Amino acid sequence: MKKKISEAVIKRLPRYYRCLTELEQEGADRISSHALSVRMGVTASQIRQDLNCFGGFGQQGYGYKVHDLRAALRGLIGLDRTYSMIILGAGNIGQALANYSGFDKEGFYVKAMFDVNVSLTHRTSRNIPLYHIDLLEKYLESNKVDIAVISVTQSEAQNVANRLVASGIKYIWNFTPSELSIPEDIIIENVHLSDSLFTLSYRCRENGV
Amino acid sequence: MKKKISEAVIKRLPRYYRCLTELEQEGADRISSHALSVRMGVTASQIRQDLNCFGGFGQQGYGYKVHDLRAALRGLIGLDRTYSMIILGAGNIGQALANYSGFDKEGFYVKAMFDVNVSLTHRTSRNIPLYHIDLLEKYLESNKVDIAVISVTQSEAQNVANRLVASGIKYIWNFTPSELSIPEDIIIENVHLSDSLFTLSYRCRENGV
DNA sequence: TAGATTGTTAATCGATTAACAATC
DNA sequence: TAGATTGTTAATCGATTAACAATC
Repeated sequence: MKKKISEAVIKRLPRYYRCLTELEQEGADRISSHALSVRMGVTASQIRQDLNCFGGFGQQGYGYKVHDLRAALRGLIGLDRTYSMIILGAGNIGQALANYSGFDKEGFYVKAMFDVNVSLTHRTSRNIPLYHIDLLEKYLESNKVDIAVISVTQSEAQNVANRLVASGIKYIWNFTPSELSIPEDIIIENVHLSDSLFTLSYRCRENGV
Repeated sequence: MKKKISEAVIKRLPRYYRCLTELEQEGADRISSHALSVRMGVTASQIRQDLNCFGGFGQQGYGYKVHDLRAALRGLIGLDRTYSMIILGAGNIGQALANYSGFDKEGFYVKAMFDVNVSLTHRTSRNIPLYHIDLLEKYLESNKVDIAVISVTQSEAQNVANRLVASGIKYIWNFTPSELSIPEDIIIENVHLSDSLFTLSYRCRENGV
């Protein structure tokens, strides 16, 4: 009976993974929690606590094997498989995400895009088909989709979310400013860009700039 | 001598602001911390604690005036003025941010974009000029820029950041996966999209999907 | 073996929640 | 006035940090 992993720890895992990837590229064989803590600007204690939520990946007196720890993190984060995604809304953000090749490398594949306006087709590069949003339910009947990305306009967002949930989508990556209401068992990850930008303006005001 | 506002509180301000904006649009005059807590899924205690970091905006026995509280939050977040921004890197994300009109509405204006490849010009809509990145320093000499957005490729990111800092930029919105090293007095806000996506894959694995 | 570093328990710190007197 | 709800202090909870025995 393992205890629940806190949200704070989960949010840090990708960063550890990122750092370990860099270290491996640099050819490092081993790293101690202390050395990692200096590099990342966190405490060694926290790193050891975090990792030990999932198991003892290190060796006393030696530290952590970079390759092995990275591989373990990869598994923990769920990157040892592929994911199929669809993008709802082929506007600025939707197009940018579709054209970005970085997610492919980690196994996240954009299989299709949907929009109310299909005449945008010529902009969809990388052979990702763009369908009219009316075809969404039909598409989901015959295609397994792990993650749905919502990048429609704010006013359409809740409606699109409802349709996705009704069709059985369990994981949503939301780029609209809306606070979407969804059932408890659906996992949603919000990217509220304006919230992020506003923390910068807060700092400007704070510093009297 | 006011005590320091915690990071957690600051991160919640934009969300309060968003909610109050909705309430005002719905024509609400007043709201109690309890009603707001139900709507936002947080505790009334937390809302009152958070707001009271900045002042007593409510009235006992009555609650908060929606319009006044929203206006106060607007000021606190620093939205009662405008900001000039430049975007470094006219790739997918850079273009999407430049074309997105939502930030304008809150007073964040994209004044220029820079890239190593200027032949992308035809895609810059909304009359935002695209300059070669070699012209960055010259541009900054004669134009006041509040916030610089970094959306170049990962390998260029640190170099671009160094140049921005050298030219006096104090506020950076970073969209690259890099952990940029910058001086202490520079404020950086990171949007690590892959970290966000990875929390979804973590949940998939956790739930055995 | 001696030195280093983990895994883990205990101590500290900070953030959230509860409670309630003040007051509209 | 009575009821409602704030502002604020106190209590609780959880997360971070420190410490150290275990052990490579």
